Amino acid sequence: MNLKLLARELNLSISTVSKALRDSHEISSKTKLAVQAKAKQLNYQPNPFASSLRKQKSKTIAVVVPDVANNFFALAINGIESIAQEKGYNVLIFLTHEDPQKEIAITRLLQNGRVDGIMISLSGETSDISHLRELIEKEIPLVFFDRVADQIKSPKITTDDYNCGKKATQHLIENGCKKIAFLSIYEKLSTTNKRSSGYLDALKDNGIKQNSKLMLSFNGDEEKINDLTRKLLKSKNRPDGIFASVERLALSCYEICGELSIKIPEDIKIISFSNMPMAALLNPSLSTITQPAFEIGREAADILFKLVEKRGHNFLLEKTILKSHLVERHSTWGNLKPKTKVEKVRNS
Amino acid sequence: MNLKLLARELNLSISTVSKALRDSHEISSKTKLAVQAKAKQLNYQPNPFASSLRKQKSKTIAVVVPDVANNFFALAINGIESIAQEKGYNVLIFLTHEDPQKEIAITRLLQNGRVDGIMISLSGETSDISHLRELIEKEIPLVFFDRVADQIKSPKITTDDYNCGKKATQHLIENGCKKIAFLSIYEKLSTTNKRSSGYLDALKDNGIKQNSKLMLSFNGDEEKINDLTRKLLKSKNRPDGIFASVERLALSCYEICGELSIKIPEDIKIISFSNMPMAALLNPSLSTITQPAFEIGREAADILFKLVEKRGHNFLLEKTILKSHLVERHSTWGNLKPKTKVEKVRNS
DNA sequence: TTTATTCACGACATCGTTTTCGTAAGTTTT
DNA sequence: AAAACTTACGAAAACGATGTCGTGAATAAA
Repeated sequence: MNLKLLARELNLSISTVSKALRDSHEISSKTKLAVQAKAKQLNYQPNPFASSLRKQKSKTIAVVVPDVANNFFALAINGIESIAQEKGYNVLIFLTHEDPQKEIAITRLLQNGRVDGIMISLSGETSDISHLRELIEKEIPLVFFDRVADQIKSPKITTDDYNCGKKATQHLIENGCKKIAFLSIYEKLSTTNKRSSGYLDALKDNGIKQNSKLMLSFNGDEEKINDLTRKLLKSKNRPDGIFASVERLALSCYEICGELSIKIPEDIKIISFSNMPMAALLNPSLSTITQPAFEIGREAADILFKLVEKRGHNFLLEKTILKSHLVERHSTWGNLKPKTKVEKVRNS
Repeated sequence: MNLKLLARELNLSISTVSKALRDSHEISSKTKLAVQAKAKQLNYQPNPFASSLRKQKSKTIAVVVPDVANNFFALAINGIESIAQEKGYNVLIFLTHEDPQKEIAITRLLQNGRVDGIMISLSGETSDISHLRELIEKEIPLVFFDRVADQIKSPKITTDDYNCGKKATQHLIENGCKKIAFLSIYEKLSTTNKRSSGYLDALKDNGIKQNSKLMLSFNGDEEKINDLTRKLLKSKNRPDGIFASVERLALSCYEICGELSIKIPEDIKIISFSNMPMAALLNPSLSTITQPAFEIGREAADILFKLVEKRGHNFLLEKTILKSHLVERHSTWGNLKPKTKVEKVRNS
């Protein structure tokens, strides 16, 4: 009853007021000004539901991520939100907690038109993707970022995981590692696959034979991961280099190395994908591959809005690949190198 | 046109179908089953806007926070989302980026009924709070968490900042510190005030005179903060203990101490509020006061939903205070103590 | 059997906007 | 001055779901 009230107050019809507020050409500038002044005076706020219902647009997007207590996703959300705020869109957050069932429930729910578009980074356990197909069928704009489903035809924003996997492995090899373990959390993930491909190719390039016992996927809670890490680091066949696909695993290695008095980088070198700013302050500082998380979020949001606003349709289905960079720090220091140089950033 | 279609398909009226889906008592169980079956078959999803418009409820809450790339807020959001998901509510995220103007714009926007309730943690620079008063006047359920506005009558969920400030300071004193600096980012913040009160009272209790030169508020970007930290640590009057009100400042101290070859904890001891899991892995491991961020989020959400669902009104206006805990680690090791003991958790 | 009651359903107004379509004036064209 | 347009506004029909009434029929009470 708000436009109605405004209209009554102004002795105008509802439609006139509505048009005046939307700056329609069929309203004289006099009345426009009068209406807008009154609206401001009475602090009129259009009802978003009525508007959405009528226009079939929600001015809202959904962000579906596994977790928000994770620097990468947090930064990505920052990026997404910054674009959304510019465009006057709202952002709904949904967390899957790495659970495909929740992911399915969420995507089902989002078929009701509550949002104009969806940005998603898949849960670690998702393998069946029919729930995503449903979204495509319903023509709900969908953009993947980081953890994508290659089988689905939708824009995808990722980093150069393959290259980085290769570079990281190469980096370990150059610093003297012969037995390099690749640790991941979820094996099905697009990112894990690409990173491990890079890892394998780097090994091949250097004539190192791959050893399936060194490609490990650690599932479970912190305790479990620590146990598995402990097992690995206690084994006779202990690796001399570790390439962790996610930060959490690198931290576990640090912890267990401390526990077992294994020296980093002398006994074992560690490099990890990570977005935490304090990697440099760890003991020793951790070499990382750092993804441009904020930019990924911005880019993904940008493309989603183009889809939502229907500018072009097909040429947007491409993949966008942003570059991560490798930051060399002490955890991968070559045994023969001088210990003086500090941090070094290489674009991958 | 969806309920309409369903109704046509079933040869029933719209109202009957609507009631059947909502399990109304005035519909026979036969038709209820038929309707529900058909609805499932045709994958009927009620239009949330129509429903919200009619019922004047959005089934959505807003979370307004300064930042999401911050462990504390990220964990709190996790907590909030977990409750919201249980209750079938959606969560809209708004970031103020510590900017009061954005906070005002956001709260204005939220007066339009888009959400049923708001949870907010204030921006660091907010001092005028009339925008919050407006929300109260409009009777929009509002719950504060962590960074609260004491002048506003609304439920507030915080941690025991005063006690923790006292305990942290006491801890530094017990470990031999005589000149303790208190570092904060935003001086106006409720949390900063309470923590500094605790700090001051601990000094008084121990007969240490307060020195205004040791209570510093560092504003600005990373560079600026590092400069200010450098200035502090280079001064003749360098403190021998630092109590950082936020993690970022502790990290800056670590960095500058490394730069200036100041040894932690021998030359200077550091304790900080922090929620990062890797505080234990820093060099040296950082003593922290860790807030139960996830629980704060859950508790805040819980109270907000009680307000939204109008169970009680007044008895909910109380403050809820959750306990943080102090984790002693190497960065505050007393010079005389044996170096063997490991981590120790004290509930404050 | 008649009356009162419950049952199961449908018609319709409503939520607040948007938008199409009319339609009175006023304005320009011949 | 009649015809043809513009201008500036209003009436009304959506959008989709909810909920109040009203109403026939079936059942129960008299």
